Amino acid sequence: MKKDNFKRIECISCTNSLCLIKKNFFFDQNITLESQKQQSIHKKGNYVFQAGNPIRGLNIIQNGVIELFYPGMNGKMEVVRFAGNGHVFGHVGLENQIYPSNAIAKEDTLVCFFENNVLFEMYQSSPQFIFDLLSFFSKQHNKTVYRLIFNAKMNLREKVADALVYLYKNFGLNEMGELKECFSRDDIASLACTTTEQVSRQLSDFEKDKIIEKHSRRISILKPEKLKQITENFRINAIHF
Amino acid sequence: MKKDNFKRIECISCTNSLCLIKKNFFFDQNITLESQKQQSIHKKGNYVFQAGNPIRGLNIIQNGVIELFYPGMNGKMEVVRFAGNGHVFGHVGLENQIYPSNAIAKEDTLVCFFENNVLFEMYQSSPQFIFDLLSFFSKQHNKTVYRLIFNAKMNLREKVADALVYLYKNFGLNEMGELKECFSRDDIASLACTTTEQVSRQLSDFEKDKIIEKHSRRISILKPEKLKQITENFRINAIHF
DNA sequence: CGCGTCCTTGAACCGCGTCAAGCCAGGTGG
DNA sequence: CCACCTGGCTTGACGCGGTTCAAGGACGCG
Repeated sequence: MKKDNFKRIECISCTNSLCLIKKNFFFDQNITLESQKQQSIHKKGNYVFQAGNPIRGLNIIQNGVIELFYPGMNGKMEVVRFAGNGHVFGHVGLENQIYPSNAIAKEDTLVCFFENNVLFEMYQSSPQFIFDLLSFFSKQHNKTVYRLIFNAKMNLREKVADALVYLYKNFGLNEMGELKECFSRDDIASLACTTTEQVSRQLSDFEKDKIIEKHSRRISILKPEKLKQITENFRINAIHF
Repeated sequence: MKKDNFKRIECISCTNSLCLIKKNFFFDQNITLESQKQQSIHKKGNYVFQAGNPIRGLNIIQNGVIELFYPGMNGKMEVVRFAGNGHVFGHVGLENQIYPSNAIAKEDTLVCFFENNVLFEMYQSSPQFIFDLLSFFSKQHNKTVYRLIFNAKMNLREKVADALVYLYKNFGLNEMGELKECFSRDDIASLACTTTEQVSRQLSDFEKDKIIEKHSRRISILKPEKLKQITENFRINAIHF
């Protein structure tokens, strides 16, 4: 929960295209709302919130990566999803509910936050905003369901390919054509519902097939279309993802 | 899509406690809304809608069981969930979207239906209604995620036990202490992400352990607490379900 | 340079999916 | 009323894929 000094980013000058707040509220006319927005840096490895605590409000990622995972048994983590720029997280309803998952920063992440009482006013003033939230969560739902259902039916090669496509599609590549370095083999294993060892093996296979290249822990995606092709059977009827 | 003759049930005389419509709208003052409600019987085995078609509106089950499943490859069905009395289904957002899943009646089922344009008016007149929808879908989301994540980590015994608990909790037992007959071994297999054969084997095991009893295709749950105990490790941190 | 963390590779075991065959119950028709 | 038939359920045997265990390697950091 450590917070750092940082330069506050006002919504009006934020370039985040996915943000539902930015989309629904005009901040040049809305100084009050800006003043009610909380913003903080969550350092890599720190919790933003933990499962079981009451929901305080709505988080939006200004910049960074948040891992959402369900507390499993024997200390093992179960990644539900990774959230990137503009993504909403940590808000699942309006009753007095508690967080179903943990949220942890995978890298230093700037998070905007609105408390429940502020949110309530926002709902009143913009029904479209609620619609968008509803829509966001239902899409998220479908994505998660697809991922997990497919995982249950895919073999190792397909699962790992799928996890790589997920990371590549949602978080892109850096200027070297590599996945974000914050994703470890363990993260991929968790996404693919398998073990670190298998991921490691499969990545070596993919490297032999010239589909990817490994530079220590970083992974270059050489042929993204090949990866997609591997999981193609599972996408024929898949509408989302 | 066959429809039968049946006795229409007005909301005002409906005893369905879970229904979000009933909860948010007072039908004694709202004859218009009642007249805009469509109602139809969907015979066992018929589709209510199919994945890929545009979403026409919101369905609510008055009485019966609907299976929601995602179209998998090679004709295999992947059950997402079963929906029972008062449950909402078939509405995932407000943009022009298409159904992500198929919906099929597991038994003769009475379904209420509101078209999109009617819904829009309902949203306007009752923000609480949207809140409830949002809340419903986010709970559904959490349930599904838990089920699928746990499935990925559970062994056969645990998975089948979990599926039985799911059916028992959501649809109860008849006067003989049996699960609803409309659920086949295949359904259980699908819920548990395994095969019919394995389900069959495991049910025999449970019968040896006096946890259940099989009467041809019907299943008596003798010791529900034992079933829960089997999956206990996975519930320690599980908030929902 | 040494330590810790993450990654890699190999080998052995075993749980589960698959295939094949038989069973049982309910429905149909002679 | 019995014989047959069909679809769902059951059981056994087998083999593969993936998890697990163990050991060694690479990289980064103090």
